Amino acid sequence: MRKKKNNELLTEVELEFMNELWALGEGTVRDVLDRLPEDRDLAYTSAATILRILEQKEFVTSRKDGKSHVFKPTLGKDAYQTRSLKDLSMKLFDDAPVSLVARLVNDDELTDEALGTIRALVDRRLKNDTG
Amino acid sequence: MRKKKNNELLTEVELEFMNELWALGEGTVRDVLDRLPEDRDLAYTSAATILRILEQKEFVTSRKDGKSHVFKPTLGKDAYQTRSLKDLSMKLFDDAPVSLVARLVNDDELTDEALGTIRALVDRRLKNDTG
DNA sequence: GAGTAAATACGAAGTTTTTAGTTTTTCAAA
DNA sequence: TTTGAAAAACTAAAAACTTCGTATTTACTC
Repeated sequence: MRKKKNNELLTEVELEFMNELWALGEGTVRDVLDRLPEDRDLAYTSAATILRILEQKEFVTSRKDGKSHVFKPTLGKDAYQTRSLKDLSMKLFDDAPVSLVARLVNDDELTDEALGTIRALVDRRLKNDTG
Repeated sequence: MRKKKNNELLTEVELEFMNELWALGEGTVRDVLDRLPEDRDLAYTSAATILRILEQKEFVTSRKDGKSHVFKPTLGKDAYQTRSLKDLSMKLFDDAPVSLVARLVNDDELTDEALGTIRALVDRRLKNDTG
């Protein structure tokens, strides 16, 4: 074995599925499949495979419910968001989250309203820490 | 052909190499290889292959200099950072960059100093827009 | 020009990811 | 109790990624 691979992060398709499970709370293969866009033609068996892999990677657990399995995330979306941001920050922003935000704030497409919201978030957090 | 694949984003190893090229400005296979960590055992030919792929994907161009090729990014690191954030925001934050920042700001590991820096950035940008 | 050391081009092997077909199991209805 | 439909389990193959070996080319030296 060459190196232990990165099982902390989701692949593209895995993330696609987790997003549906996070929205659903929990669901069967069919439930997830039904939520995918119309033009996303994926065989039932493919969806089942992806959920099985997610279970192997321990991103979901499953329980038997009648005929089918019900899959449920073991990790909250917020926790995974934090994990992803940490990873991106490390790999592309020299491990400095601030420069990540800086890049975002400099993005021309960001509206003033969005900027205002961000400032409010920061202010609230700063107040809570010092007050 | 099943689907057009994503050539906008770098794979893990590709990003590893681009980071070195961004730091160097430009460089040969050997230059990049020399910058990788001690414990990163990679054959010269592997490095050459990765740079060749990066050239195919048009993330770098190369020019001949004496015996060797010198590779140079065609895309700035800042531009790629923006692109990555857009992608992450879309896939994991319901296309709402604000919620990405919110997640970051809520991260306990972020220092007050970092938060202050972020607020300053936002303020500056807001001032420039309205004034 | 021949020798040679370094670099490149090409491509193939090994893995992981993505997709889906086939077989088996399950459960309920006839 | 048999049967039929849906799901699960198993299997596998195509695509993408990572890695590197072999053969060739290049530029320099004698």
